[in-house]
Amino acid sequence: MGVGNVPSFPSLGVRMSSSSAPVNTMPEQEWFSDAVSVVGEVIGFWGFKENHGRIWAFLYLSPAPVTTSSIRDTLGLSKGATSMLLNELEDWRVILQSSDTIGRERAYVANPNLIEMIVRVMERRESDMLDQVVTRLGEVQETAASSDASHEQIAALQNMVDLAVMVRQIVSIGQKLQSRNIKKI
Amino acid sequence: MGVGNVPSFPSLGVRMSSSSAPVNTMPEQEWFSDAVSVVGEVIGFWGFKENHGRIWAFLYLSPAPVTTSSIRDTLGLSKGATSMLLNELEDWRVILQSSDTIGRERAYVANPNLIEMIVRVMERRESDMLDQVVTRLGEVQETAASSDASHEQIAALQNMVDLAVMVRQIVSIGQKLQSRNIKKI
DNA sequence: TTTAAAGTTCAAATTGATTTGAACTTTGTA
DNA sequence: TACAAAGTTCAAATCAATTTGAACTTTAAA
Repeated sequence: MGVGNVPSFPSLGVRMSSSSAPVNTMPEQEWFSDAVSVVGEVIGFWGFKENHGRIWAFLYLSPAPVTTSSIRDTLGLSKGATSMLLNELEDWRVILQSSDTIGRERAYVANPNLIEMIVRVMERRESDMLDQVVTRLGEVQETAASSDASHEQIAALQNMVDLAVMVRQIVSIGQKLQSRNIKKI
Repeated sequence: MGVGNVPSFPSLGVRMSSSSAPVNTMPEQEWFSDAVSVVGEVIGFWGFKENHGRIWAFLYLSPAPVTTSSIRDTLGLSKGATSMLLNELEDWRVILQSSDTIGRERAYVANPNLIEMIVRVMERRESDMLDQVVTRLGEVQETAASSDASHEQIAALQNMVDLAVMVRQIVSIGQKLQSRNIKKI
């Protein structure tokens, strides 16, 4: 555990209240805890898990790679949750494994390229779903055409399909812009 | 209830399985039920309630205004849920009250302008949240600056703020495009 | 190899979001 | 006004998403 070459931060497992904390013991760094919370909330709002956001923020604000156990302890997560959350984030390339693992324990860093990261995650998250919608609504439209559906209803179905196609295109425009190299925010 | 001047569809309260339904009683119209399900799923995926999507799809595919009780019966919702869901949708202007209410019962239609609708909902849903993020992370950054935070950490916080600002701008570009008049899909 | 710490898995528990329904308020008609 | 049907509210119930933790597998150092 305390192999100690990795920075250690106060535990954020229990969200600090803004109320009277002991003035001098483990003071400051509340900014850190706050940043982690804020990012967690936004990310949660955006349809990911709050803990995805908390882990990413923790890593993004950390000056050096952070070990799995440090993440677990700092954010107050269980072994199982930590394992799953880290794998998901890595799979999306939102975080990366650092080459300097200690012993057999892994260490992670945040993907520093925010935009690339967001574009890729969007692309992956939405594309499958939108493809599915297009396919399924297409099928529905066919059935409707050979049923008692009115002209207007067929057209309404077509509009839905068009909309899904359009949204998918918008998402993949992000993808294309990314693949050339629009730099930095 | 059955004031009957409003179209009636088979109940979608229980999702039809694709299995052997009686071949001739209340056949067809499965396309209708399917479309409602598909839209419900996407909308749910996008952070709204599945029933928001189901109601919208039902209205969008209906040839005439639909009464509250018809929505309730067709989609198998309770009185309370129907009231809340309809108010939310109307508040977002995703659906509109039809002028031809029957007695004191309301009737609704789907907002036919899909793009305008989506842009506005996005704008409303994201803007408050992004403003909040910008404000709160801004405060965090100040605290951090007067604490032991490193140069890099302050910069990382700045990047997060910049990102939120950028996303907000993207959302409001949609808004601006909308306010001129880009037509139809 | 062995071994022990790290990582994974998944059924059960927890936590969070949505829906229900009964009691309430509002509204249009008589 | 009085009434009845429509609409609202919200605590409790239900349903869904997430997390836990114990049993398991993998891994690398000895």
